[in-house]
Amino acid sequence: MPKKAKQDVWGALADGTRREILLLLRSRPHTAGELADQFELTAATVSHHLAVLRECGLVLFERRAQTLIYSLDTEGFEEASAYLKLFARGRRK
Amino acid sequence: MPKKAKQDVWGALADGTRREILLLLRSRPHTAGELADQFELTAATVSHHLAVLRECGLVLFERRAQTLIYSLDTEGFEEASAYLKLFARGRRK
DNA sequence: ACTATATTTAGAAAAGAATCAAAATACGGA
DNA sequence: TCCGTATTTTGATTCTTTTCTAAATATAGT
Repeated sequence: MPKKAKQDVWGALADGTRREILLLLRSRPHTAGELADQFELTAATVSHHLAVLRECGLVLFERRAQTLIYSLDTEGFEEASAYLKLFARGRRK
Repeated sequence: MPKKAKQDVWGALADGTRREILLLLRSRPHTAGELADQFELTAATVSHHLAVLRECGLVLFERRAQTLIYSLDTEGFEEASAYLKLFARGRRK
């Protein structure tokens, strides 16, 4: 099995819940449970969103005992940022 | 009917064909037909993509005889740009 | 009015994504 | 090893998006 590619960065950013998760991670890392608590969604659903964010390099995670700690992976944003810069008014370079 | 809002800027940018259309428009305005010719899609499908881009303020259009001329509307990019800037490394402001 | 060209709209099929409940996995502690 | 907590995976359901063909609209020229 060639490993399903599925959603890219743009697909990941297309969902509002995922964009909110990223905003939350901007202040500090959060556990999966903390993130799930912020939304009116099941933990399973939030976990799915986190998987999408992981797969396209927008978040990193690390296990600490039973909990998984998620944090931003700023590299993943590069592609989208570079694209949008092409359309910025008064852009330099 | 309250007028279907449907796709927002993020949803619009999630599609690769639409992102390519925007890149094409960056060099100069194009007619719908010119744009359709650049893809292996029917004119109807490209027209639909253009409608999505219009609805969220990413492109403008103007009629010239039988043809519709599409061009970039840079304002529509602001929301997405502002969001992504929050995650830029070494961001200023 | 009729025809040709350019484009959009409508309707439907197919693929993709979001969500949930339930089952499965991972870890640490008694 | 068995239990409890944290989280993910699986499978099903539903909603949304992409795409097509066919029909409709707009415009200009004859």
